[in-house]
Amino acid sequence: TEALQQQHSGAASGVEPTVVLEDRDLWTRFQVLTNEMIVTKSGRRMFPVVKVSISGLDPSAMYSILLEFVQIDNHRWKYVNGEWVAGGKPEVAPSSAVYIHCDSPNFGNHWMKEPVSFAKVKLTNKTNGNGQIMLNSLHKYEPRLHVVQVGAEQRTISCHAFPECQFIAVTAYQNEEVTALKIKHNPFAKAFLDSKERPELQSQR
Amino acid sequence: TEALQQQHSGAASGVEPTVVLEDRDLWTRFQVLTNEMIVTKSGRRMFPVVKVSISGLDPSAMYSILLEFVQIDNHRWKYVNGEWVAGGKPEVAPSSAVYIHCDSPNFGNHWMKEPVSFAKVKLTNKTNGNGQIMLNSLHKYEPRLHVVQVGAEQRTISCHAFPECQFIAVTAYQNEEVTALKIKHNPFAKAFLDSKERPELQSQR
DNA sequence: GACCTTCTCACCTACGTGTTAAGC
DNA sequence: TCGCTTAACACGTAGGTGAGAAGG
Repeated sequence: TEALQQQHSGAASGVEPTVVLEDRDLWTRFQVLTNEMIVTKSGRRMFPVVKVSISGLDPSAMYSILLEFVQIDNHRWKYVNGEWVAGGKPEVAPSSAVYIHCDSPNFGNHWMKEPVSFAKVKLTNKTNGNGQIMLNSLHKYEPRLHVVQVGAEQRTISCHAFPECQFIAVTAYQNEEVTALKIKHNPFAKAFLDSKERPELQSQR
Repeated sequence: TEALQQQHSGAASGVEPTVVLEDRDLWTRFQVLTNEMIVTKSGRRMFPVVKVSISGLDPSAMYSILLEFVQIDNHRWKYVNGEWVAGGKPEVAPSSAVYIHCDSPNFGNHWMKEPVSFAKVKLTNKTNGNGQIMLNSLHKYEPRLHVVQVGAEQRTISCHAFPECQFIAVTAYQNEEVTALKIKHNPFAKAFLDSKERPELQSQR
């Protein structure tokens, strides 16, 4: 983590690539509620998914794309009376919370031709060391994207933070508004959408 | 196709990587029956899957791995009286029948650390231009693996043919022994295994 | 007791099979 | 008619959801 930052600040030449977050409206709707992401032993996907369109790379140069989860705020968080409040001392951040996109390494051309999706990232609270990202439950995180040029002797790095994508890691949802918004938009949760939205089922209760 | 061969014969230096086919016994059982592979408009996976373990690469050099489908035998084939017989003139082979493994490009280290599977190759008889391999139905094919070094200025290529994996492309299975062997070993066809193997269901007919 | 975590579950999405009947 | 292709189908694999009960 620190090494990434140092290399970034030390990068001398080259134009920074442009990174644009997809589904920004949806992310913002979660952000205003204070977003939560489930962590499980076996790993849980994120919803929404971090997805970015990238431009400004050298089409024929080789890059790897990384997604880092930075533990921000020096607090442990607590959900009391419908609000998230900062608690006591934070737990120490796991050494590495960096996901390497499975298309890495690849040509700039590949990364730019269509948006890069991090749908397969899995968040966990246990060390199962299998490409999964270990986070501390009840701590707040911010995803950051790193573009690393590889192959050539020089490694230029660019970094892009997504404050809209901040979230608190949880083992169970706390804010039911967050749960409802997840159910509404995540196709894999459609089972719960049906029973809550169909009028004929509503009236039977 | 021709370019690949010419570059191969023109390669001057470097040790050839070692390529070993996995599940060779299973492939051979299909080969003795004359193997068939379904082609569909939307693309059909192969079964068995071409899967190879590779060694002898430079761990830090960058390679792409390609699977080519070469139309062999200058015939159109026909299944009559339980036998495949060579027919008349073949149709012209589609220009390119080369599948680039989705992990490409990657380091020699990556390709060697575990067997490389081509489970996601899809065979089709229509041009839908989406990474799918277009083949002529009722023609015979042989898969060939190409290892291409990229990044460096020189591109060394090695080629490895798999005669055990030869097959005839079909739109529907002709030899019912081939069908039975596919059902027996492909987990996705388990629905048909059940009804044919359970004795209590057999006796009811 | 209050808080947090873990596990099992029903219910989805997504898609890979050969079968079968219809089409050409 | 015959040979080959197509599309709909039932039935699997594989795995992503939050709910809810149980555990610590």
